[in-house]
Amino acid sequence: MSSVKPNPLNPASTPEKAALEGLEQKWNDFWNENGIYRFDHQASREEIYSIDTPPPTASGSLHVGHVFSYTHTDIIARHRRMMGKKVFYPMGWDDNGLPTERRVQNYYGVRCEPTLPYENDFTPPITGGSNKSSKPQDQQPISRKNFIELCEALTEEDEQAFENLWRNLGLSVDWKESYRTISDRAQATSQLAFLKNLERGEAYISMAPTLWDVTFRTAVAQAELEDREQPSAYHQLAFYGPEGEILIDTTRPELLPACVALVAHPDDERYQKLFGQTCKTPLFDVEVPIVAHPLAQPDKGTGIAMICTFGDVNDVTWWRELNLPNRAILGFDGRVQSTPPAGLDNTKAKELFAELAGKTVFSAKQRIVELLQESGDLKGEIRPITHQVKFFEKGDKPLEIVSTRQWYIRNGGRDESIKERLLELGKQLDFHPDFMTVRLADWINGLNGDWLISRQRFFGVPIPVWYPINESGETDYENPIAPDASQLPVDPSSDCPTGYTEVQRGKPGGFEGEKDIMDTWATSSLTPQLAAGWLDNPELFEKIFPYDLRPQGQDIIRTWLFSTLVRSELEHGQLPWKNAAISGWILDPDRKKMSKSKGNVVVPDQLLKDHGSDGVRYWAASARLGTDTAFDEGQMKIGRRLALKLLNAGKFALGFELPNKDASPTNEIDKGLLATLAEVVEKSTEALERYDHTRALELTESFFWTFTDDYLESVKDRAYAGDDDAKSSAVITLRITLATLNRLFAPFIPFAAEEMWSWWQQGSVHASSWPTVSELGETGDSHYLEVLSKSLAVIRRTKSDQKLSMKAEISSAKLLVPDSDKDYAEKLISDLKLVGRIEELEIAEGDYELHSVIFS
RNA sequence: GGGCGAUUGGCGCAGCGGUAGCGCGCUUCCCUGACACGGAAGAGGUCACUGGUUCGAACCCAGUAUCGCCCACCA
Repeated sequence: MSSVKPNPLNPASTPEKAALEGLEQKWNDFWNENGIYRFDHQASREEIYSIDTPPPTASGSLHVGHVFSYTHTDIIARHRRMMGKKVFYPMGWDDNGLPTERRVQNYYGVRCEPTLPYENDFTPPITGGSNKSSKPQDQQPISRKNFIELCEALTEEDEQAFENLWRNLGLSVDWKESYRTISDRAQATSQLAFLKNLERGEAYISMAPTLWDVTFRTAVAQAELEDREQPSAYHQLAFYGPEGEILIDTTRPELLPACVALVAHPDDERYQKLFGQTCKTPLFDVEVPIVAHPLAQPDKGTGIAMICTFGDVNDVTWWRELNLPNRAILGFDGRVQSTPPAGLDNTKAKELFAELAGKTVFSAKQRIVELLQESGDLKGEIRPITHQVKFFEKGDKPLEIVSTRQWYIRNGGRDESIKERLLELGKQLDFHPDFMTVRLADWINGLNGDWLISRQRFFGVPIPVWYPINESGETDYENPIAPDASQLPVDPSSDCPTGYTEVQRGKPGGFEGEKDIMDTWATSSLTPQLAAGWLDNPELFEKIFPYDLRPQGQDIIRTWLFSTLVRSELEHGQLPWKNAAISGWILDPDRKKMSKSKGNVVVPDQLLKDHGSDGVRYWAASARLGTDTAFDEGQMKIGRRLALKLLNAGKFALGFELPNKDASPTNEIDKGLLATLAEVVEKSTEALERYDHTRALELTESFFWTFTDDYLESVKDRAYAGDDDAKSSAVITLRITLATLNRLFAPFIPFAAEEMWSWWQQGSVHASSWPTVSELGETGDSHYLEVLSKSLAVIRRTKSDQKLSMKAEISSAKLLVPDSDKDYAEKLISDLKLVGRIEELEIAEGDYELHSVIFS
């Protein structure tokens, strides 16, 4: 549909009664049937405005926060479209990864057991299980393939529900441009990007201590961590050095067998003599060095700490920088391993270790405390404390650190030149609001390692490599076998590398398939590439990329925004977008952030029903980008009222016949109104262009209320009873104003706007052109409107004070106005008399007041 | 410990150097020919605090407090 300008001369057909009910369904159908939001693939690069829409996690339900932020984006999309841009506004679904797995486990009462064979026609034990975590023992183990099939089925169902909600909200998304992060195409895209990283040396495999979630049994990345307050306790242990006991405080006595050294600050006078010496650990009698490192804090505990492999990230740093041995004791299940690590050589140590083997961290701690008490090496009382402990954001047990082989992508965490480049790109990106830019810079500056992308999970994009196995049966992880791009997507656990046959899997001289999948961010960091066809539509990609806009939440700057930036820089050497619009939080009425974990989430379907989509959109639209906003149904009611008021004002304004077809605004008030409107058009256009949608709405709205309260009232009598010239000027002005307001409101309340448009215009308001100052024609002096408003206010106050109806007749009165407004008032006198129902009106100088009033 | 943001009438917010604004709520009035899911009028604020800059500060600067978020620390 081409862009059309409204014609104020069109005949209007207004309904008996304006109503908001049913508009969502009616206009959604219309938009859908007429492809109003279809992206024009013939568009040239210059014409396109492109949006890298956030793909919602398709597991569970959308909440009001989604409605909030997606509305902000939609307002911009609608405005740009009306500005004549061909808007590329896709929708994606992030449906791979842990949230989906967990939802499937609970929903169907199953869990993935990769060793099991595939079952045809599998029926899950339950359907529609609760969202509360079910226990593993209540879950039926099923094959990986069956599990993935359930993941796919459920996400498809969820996505349909989401799409319905989005349509209902009035998002002007082109649904033909949607993508799923688990689709074959997305997998192939993700794998290709990975292989290119691998080729260029940006992806690498490495054996290293890794933060590990024992529940999910997977490694997790720095970006997925969060701190939680946990109860813990200091235990004071005695080590035995050359000059007697050395006391250390630890919260993790169970890691004593993993102790590899004691450490103190190099400047700490208390321990100077000990540096370079050794001491023996309690119970296990293992000899460990006493070393110095600046990371040790003299004021923590006794100032000297035990280094274990690995109790926390400091241990990892010490272990790496001081070249200490690895004496790791925890397995992937978070339990103490069955065999003691190298270094626990003496018989006593081995016996003790055997007692701990197989225990969880919790019970190992209990046992070792008992043993320490018995031996007298536990000094003083155990002192309970609470402290912050690192958790996987989706996990519920503290993270452990275990040594594993993982895949990484370089992200500047260990590479200054990449870091500098990313910081530079971050500066070039226009953030809205701009202070958000520091969050990205802080995150980049705080990186302490590369991006760990491998996950030991099931529902996700497989890492597309195999490893050769040599003749003696050893796997060569350093020289992975990559598939050809044409083979993608591949699943190395079932597909076979070129040049090998399936029987060679796991055999000497054969190959082994990588079992890990990629982190969900490794795929969603490619949304610009996914949506615009980097893989299979280079012509389109060339036109879309880099995008105009990335809208997103502030909480995922460190993940989604950053990782997209990394992939774009590595692959294309440039920013993936020009602008980033960052939405704030929704706070509940107690000013707490709304989130699923807090259980204070409001489900949007009911809100849309109660307040109408326009009402809910209005609430969202009145919040600025980047600002936390209280959840406020009152605002939604106001939005609904505004939408209805617009319809009624339209119905009224369109109800007047236009006497002369070639009429133009001649009356001073009419021309003054258009002058004010011109200012509104100019300022709100400018506001929308700099992503300040609240300002645009505010300007339009306040003009609209003046328009209805003062202008419409004043014009009534002229339009009803005036002569043809007066009437023509009034009616044509009404129509010009209405056509402009109709479009100014369209991005905010698209349903009411479309409804009103349909009464007198062709096509869709959302495909019409954004109003301009020039189309308003000759305008006058806006001050007339101000004088009119002020004069009406004092006339109304006089009647209100007398507790009279506004219809009350006044036989004579004197209107006092300041000298500067006197000439204006003189010219408005006949209108003031009509609206105020005043027979004799005299203008005199003074502060605004109605004087010498004689009621009829 | 570092950083970012917020602090304006009962509530939600705007204003960011020149006489305190909007909406909700509240009070009073009006069933006026678009709208009673309406309209009119009114009451209500020493703009968190303390200094400073300026002829002049809600607005600029410095500091303090409270709240929120991010990061660091987690022996």
